[in-house]
Amino acid sequence: MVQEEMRKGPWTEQEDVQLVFYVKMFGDRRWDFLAKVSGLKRSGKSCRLRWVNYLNPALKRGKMTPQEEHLVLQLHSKYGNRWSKIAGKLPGRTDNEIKNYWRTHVRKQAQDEKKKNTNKASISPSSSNFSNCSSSSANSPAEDSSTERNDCVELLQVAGENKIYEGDQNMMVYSMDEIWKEVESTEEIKTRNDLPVMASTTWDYNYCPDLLWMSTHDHYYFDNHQDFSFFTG
DNA sequence: AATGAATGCAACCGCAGCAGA
DNA sequence: TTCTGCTGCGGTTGCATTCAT
Repeated sequence: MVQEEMRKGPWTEQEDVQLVFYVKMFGDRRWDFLAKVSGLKRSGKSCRLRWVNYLNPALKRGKMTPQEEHLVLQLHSKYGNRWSKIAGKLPGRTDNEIKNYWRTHVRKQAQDEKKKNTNKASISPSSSNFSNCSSSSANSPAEDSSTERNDCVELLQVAGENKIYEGDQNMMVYSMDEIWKEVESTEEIKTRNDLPVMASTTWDYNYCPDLLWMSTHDHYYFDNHQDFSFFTG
C-alpha cells in the first residue's frame, strides 16, 4: 500500500489557518484525528507541536523579560530540565521556548567562563548560577501545586514584579475567540486554494504576531488595535 | 559590500507514560 | 493482564537571521 506522504518542514499560512479552524471545531485533543479530518498532510504530532508552540493564542511573544529569565533560572534549579514543568509556571511561554532560552543562556555562560579562564588560567572553576542547578535537578522534590504557585509569585516578587502577568504592554496576545471568529468567517477554508503559499512562515510571526493573520489577501488581517484582549493569565 | 561565524528559533525524532480495548 | 495507539516530553537538528570582520 502506498501511504500518503506526510508534509514536513515549515508550516504555511494556509496550513496554520486550517489547523486553527479544526482545533476550534474539535478541540485541542485527539491530534491524530484532527490531522486526518483537517486534510493537512501533517502528523498529529506535528499539528500538536505547531499549536502548542506557535498557534495557541495564549502564547506570549517576544523576548523574555528579566523577571521571566530570573524565574527560569530559579525554576531550573528546582526542576532541572523538566521544561514543561517550568513552562507551566510561566504563562504564555512554551517548554520549547524555555528550552531554547536555556540552551542559549548556558552557551553564553560557558563562553563567559571560557573567557574568564583564558584570562585567569590559574583560577579554580567558579560556581556559576547554574552549577548547582543540574545537581539538584535529578531528584525533584514532591510537589504541591499551591505551594509551587506561591513559590512563583514569590520569585517574581523577588525579581521586582508584583503580578504574575500583566506586564509588558507590547506583549499582546490575541484572544482565541477573536481568531476563531475570523476563521469562521472564512468558511470555505479548505477550498481556498487561491491563497498564496508562503515559502517560509517562521520569520516575522515571532516579532509581529498580527502578521499571522495578514496576507496579501487582507482577508486574514486582524487589526490589533481593535478588540484583542491582552493576556491576563 | 561580501562573507563567514554566531545566534535564535521552529520543527523533528525517539522514548515513556497513559488510557482504552 | 496485555496490547495498541495516542499524547506529551526532552533532546537534537537544520535553517534563517544577525553580527563581526
